[in-house]
Amino acid sequence: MTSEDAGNSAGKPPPVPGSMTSLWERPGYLIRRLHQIHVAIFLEECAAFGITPVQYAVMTALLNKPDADQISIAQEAGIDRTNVADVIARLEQRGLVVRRRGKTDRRMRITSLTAEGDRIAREMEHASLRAQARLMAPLAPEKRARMMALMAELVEANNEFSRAPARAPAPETA
Amino acid sequence: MTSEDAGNSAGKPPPVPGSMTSLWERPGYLIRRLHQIHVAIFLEECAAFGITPVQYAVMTALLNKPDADQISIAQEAGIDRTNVADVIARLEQRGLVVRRRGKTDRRMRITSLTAEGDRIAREMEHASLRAQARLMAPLAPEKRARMMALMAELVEANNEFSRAPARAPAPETA
DNA sequence: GCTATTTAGTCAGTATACCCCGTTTTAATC
DNA sequence: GATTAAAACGGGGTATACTGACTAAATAGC
Repeated sequence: MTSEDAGNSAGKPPPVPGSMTSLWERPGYLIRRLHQIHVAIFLEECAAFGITPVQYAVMTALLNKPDADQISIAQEAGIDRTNVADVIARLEQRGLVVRRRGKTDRRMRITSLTAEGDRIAREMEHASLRAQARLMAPLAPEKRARMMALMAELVEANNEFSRAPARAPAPETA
Repeated sequence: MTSEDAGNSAGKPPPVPGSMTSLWERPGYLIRRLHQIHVAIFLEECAAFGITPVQYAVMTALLNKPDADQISIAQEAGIDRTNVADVIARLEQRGLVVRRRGKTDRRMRITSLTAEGDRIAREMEHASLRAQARLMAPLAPEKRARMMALMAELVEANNEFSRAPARAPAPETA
């Protein structure tokens, strides 16, 4: 790194006095990084299946609620409506789900897992749990619990923002 | 929702016994949702500027470290090196940054904010802070602090995963 | 000085994630 | 029953994020 390249350009004032110039003090930055890290770990643990986190979320949603339309899947998995169509199209291309028109409501595209998709969704559970465990491993157990509680609280409170308002986590009876 | 459309398909076994079928118990899911929510809030608060969170991260990095090459920016902002090139190209197209070849190392693309980019980066600080505040508002102050600490700990510990290992948060001397 | 490796950057390709706008179909209203 | 509103979906467009393969320039080893 030479001085000419690293030199300050055109005498601009120094950064910004005492403000939040460090990205590490911004929650949004930390969340973005956590997301990157989680995706990387998940893809590594689930490399054998070639399934992404979002694809897995959709498949899990279909395990819980078979024969769902795309809007229901979007709500169940917390995914944007347009995005879910893309994800399902890719899953369909791989033969993991099938789509058909709703019989009574022909606007709907009813989606269900194929036998292969069902098998893979169930087999992936261990890998998924490993990924989650690796992600949280650096935290001591009670910190892990606090982190989960804080994230859930924040997601629930801000649920209506973002286009994928994921149905509320079921009235605490589960 | 008629019974024929919502019926279980081909007598598959029920969901999965007692396992982690609820997405709300998966850290990865909560992180993904938090990320969606943060982006939505940020874009709303900063709509007047038409700048995305990542673009703002790059501009902030350039405020802190003018005339940086793309790899340095990527590390500073925690962004992938291929992605940073795209982001900078878009910023350049809007006249907010300029790129030139490094004089001593002609592989480098030295980037710096234009006067306009510098102005916008500084003006956006308030909007950025509002976005961060809104995101964390649902949490009581001490919970907010705990959340930040936990996220920072997790990001730092898992830093080497993901392709954007963001330089360590500076040895606590700042 | 010359090869071997490393480094900075690019390009093509894939996958999320979202927007706006239009089409088809259903439901509501008069 | 015809018009209108609403719902489910599709297409086009943009932005992030990453993989893998590649070029070009700089450095290390000999």
